[in-house]
Amino acid sequence: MTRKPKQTRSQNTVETIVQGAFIALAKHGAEGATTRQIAEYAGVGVGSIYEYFENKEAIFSAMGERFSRELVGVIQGATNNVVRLSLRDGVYELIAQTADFLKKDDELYLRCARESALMEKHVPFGPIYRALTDLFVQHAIKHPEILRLKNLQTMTYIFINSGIATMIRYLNHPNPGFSFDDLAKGLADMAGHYVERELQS
Amino acid sequence: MTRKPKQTRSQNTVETIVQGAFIALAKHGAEGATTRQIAEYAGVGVGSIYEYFENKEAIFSAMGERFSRELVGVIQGATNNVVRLSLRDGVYELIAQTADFLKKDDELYLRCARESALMEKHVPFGPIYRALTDLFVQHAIKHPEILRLKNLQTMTYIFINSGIATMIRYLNHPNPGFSFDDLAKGLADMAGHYVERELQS
DNA sequence: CGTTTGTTCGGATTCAATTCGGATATTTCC
DNA sequence: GGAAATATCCGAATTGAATCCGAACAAACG
Repeated sequence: MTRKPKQTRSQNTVETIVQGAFIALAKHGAEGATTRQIAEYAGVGVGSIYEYFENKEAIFSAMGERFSRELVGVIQGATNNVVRLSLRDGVYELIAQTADFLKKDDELYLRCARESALMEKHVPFGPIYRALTDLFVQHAIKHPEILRLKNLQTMTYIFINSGIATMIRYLNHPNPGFSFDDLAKGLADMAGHYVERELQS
Repeated sequence: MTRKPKQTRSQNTVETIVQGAFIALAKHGAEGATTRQIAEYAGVGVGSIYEYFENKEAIFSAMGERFSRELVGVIQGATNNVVRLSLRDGVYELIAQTADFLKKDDELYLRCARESALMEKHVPFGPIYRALTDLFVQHAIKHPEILRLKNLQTMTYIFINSGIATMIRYLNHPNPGFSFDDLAKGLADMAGHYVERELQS
């Protein structure tokens, strides 16, 4: 049965296990991320894992939650800057910040994102989506003309999902035909142009 | 060791196993798609699977390849129509065709896509991407003004990847806030508006 | 027919996930 | 302090699904 960590010692163990799982996944892919591997990288006995995690899936969920939480932090941290910019420049800035986040810790997160199936399944998208929606609202307050857009919800969904997915895909399999910066500008233009064109009519 | 099927009997078995895997996945999700389940749905002994597939992953790869091959067929089949339409309407048409394809056979493919991210890992995207790029080129020949776009390569990359990723994501986690058709229209508008706005300047 | 080669099968084997029971550390409370 | 209670840690044993294997069955061929 999983117990709630009461002592700081065990709280530390929990974090250690999650970190070990990130490392195992980044280093050896989904196959290498066996419970024994995770335990080894965490410097912990196999059994200890099951003191705090219902099963292996639960570890991946914890990883996904940590990732989501940190990314939300990045988004919120970028808000004050982004809000002042045009939609286009705001999107560009946001992408740049996110790319930095994915590359930190020797690209730990980026490597894990390569196992897209796992991440897709366990990263809670809700909070990220909400943070971006908030950012969008904050931005709209400073740029009220955007509120005239129809299908705001659908288009927000499309922009957010397109942006994240395209970024991850490019970072995993860089296309030699153009740079990451080109991609970021392209995504920014796509959002910017869409809004400009829609507001014309 | 996997053998090459020599007799029609065994060639049939291979197809039967793949079909059984699709059914098992659609009916019981990733957990239910155990080798014994697959064998049962295929009406075949467990051991037979390993005559033709290196391992379970290989079955999923075969499924992904079949899916990819058929989708490429759909795209190529739609080319003559799509090429005559505006970019916006062409994108919409293409997405509609794809949605129909996913829903055929009592939504077999759609259920598989919904049930797990397993497919995503095994579907070879290269051929699909190439087919779509070809379609784009054919379209541009009929609508040469599109060739005035800068960053054509980057934007093609973004459109295709965004479209595929957003569709997959929606199908995996349908968003109750809007319908699939809304999404299709949104994606079509995004491409259409971008091009219109860019060609203005 | 008998031999040879292709095919099918399901019990035996393997290996990773999970459990368990006891060992070790920490806190509580006298 | 120190003994009892509680929390934590561990790794050998268990379990179950994936994979292997060798016997049985079918087709092809002389």
